[in-house]
Amino acid sequence: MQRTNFGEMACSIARTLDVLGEPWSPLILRDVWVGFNRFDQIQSDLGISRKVLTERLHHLVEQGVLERRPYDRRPRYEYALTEKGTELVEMLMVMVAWGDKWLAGAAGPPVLYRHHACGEISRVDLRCAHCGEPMHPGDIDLLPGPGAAA
Amino acid sequence: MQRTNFGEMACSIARTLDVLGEPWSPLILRDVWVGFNRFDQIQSDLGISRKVLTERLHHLVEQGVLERRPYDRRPRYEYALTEKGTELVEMLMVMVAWGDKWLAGAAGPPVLYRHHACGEISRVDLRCAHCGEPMHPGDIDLLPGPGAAA
DNA sequence: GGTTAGGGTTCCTTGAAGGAACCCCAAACG
DNA sequence: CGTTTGGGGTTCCTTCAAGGAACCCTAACC
Repeated sequence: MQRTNFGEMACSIARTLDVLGEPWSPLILRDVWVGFNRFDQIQSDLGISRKVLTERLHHLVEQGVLERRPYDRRPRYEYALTEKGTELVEMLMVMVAWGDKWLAGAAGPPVLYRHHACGEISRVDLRCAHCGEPMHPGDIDLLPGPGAAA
Repeated sequence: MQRTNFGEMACSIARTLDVLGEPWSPLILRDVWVGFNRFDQIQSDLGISRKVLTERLHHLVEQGVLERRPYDRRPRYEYALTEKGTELVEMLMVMVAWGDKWLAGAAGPPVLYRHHACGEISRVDLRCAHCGEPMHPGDIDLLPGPGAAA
């Protein structure tokens, strides 16, 4: 879709969108995360066109987010999250928290998260990796970093 | 772009993507967040086509993520984040953390976050909203919620 | 040796993205 | 008082990706 080259921008958001910048890719990632690893499973779960699914999977594999591996001596393949992909799932967890709050409506959230550590139904919250205190959009200053635009 | 109706899926990721499901919307959100509030500022900062920017802004306003308000007696308008939009910025902060780690390369991150509470350069980390312990993709079980598919 | 199933390709149509040009309105200028 | 300027868009055209249906290939299995 995008002819604009997001990956070249000096912006980690834009670069991430170059990996994952249309609606299907995050949903594919979610499917693989929850255990839909095979082409036909993902295709029928999402209702995505086979052509577009092929393209997206190739792209995600090229980007190192997914790994394609055989699971049979027949030519059968399944997709799995790499470490890079697994960490990207954190973004999905935040999307879920936001969607649950603002878009789920009266029906309530479609999926619940039970946290292993405490056993409770919960959701993610953003904290500072350094001091552990809450870290939300109003709690920070932005400074130019070493990779800022020339 | 998408003719598929993501907003109708019983999935908070898909619903969020219906609000924000192409590469420009998150970048527009970022621009407004960092203080580019006017049409021409955003357009020249991002290099987005004026037509597409108009469409995206309308959509984000309709979805309640941005607010359009006059700032002059002349017909001049600026865009601001609503509360709904500000909370969506949390997703961008997680995207930045991931992009900084996996895509910034040798040049380093383009932007740094200084946390008000501790004064340190830092990044977001995901914690359980209930118990405060780390909450990453492997730390949870998924259960069907009240809004699960019929 | 026909069938089945996974994992794709091919082809066509529709519709969004990109880009350039144009437009409208209200001050401010001379 | 006619003209310029600048913000905030629209219009039109071209190109390219998404959606969808049909088809293909390979390796078991019966």
